[in-house]
Amino acid sequence: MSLDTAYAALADPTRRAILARLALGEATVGEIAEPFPISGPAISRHLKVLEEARLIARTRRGQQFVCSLNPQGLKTAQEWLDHYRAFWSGALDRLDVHLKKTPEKK
Amino acid sequence: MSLDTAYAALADPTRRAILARLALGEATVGEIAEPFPISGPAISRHLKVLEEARLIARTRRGQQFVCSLNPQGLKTAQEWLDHYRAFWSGALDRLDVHLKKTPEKK
DNA sequence: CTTGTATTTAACTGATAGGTTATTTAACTT
DNA sequence: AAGTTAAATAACCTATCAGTTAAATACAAG
Repeated sequence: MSLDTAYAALADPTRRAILARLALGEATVGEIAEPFPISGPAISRHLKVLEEARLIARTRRGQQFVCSLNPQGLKTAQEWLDHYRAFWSGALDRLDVHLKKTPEKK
Repeated sequence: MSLDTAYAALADPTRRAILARLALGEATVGEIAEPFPISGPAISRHLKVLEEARLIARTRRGQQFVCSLNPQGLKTAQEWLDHYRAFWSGALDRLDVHLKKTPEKK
């Protein structure tokens, strides 16, 4: 559940798309795989990466596996960035003020 | 400034440590490199990764390069996760309620 | 203009990531 | 029990990553 694995997991667009799908509700591996042009095993490994990062959870339901978002990992990932939120939001505000103060030079 | 590069940049602990250092204020490449047990070129490439992810900015000052946090990339990285904040904070609340409702079975 | 210093770039190396196809596992169906 | 289906695992390939040392660049100072 380290930040390393969480951010590494988020770095891949396929995995972010999977998370976006799961935000709409849980889904089986097959349902998740359907829209992607890559092989089943590739999806399966993406899911494993997401699971190890604690971003999703997988449970067996009969023959299929059902995946759902795991709030835990998402929270962990965001908290590190949150630590800097004050800094950068403040910095953007200051930048904004500065830009409004500074007359445009055409 | 893609999310891919931003999260990939955040996935490395050395780079997160560099960001933490820069949150305290701008610093030269030499100052940033000092606490790390790795070579100068290795630091230089980490800085390049952070710069390409728009997480920091580098400007030359005489012979040295001064680095500072770039709020832009940090904001971009957090906004994607923010999109899910409602979901996962809600889910954690529900989990919390559930755990409080459910009597412990010893 | 030579020397020193800060930093980047180049070239190389071993490890990891993301993809493939082939095989295995486990549950359902008949 | 035999066959089908859902998904995981194995083995393999290529590209990218994080590190190294050596060389190049660019400014500063004698």
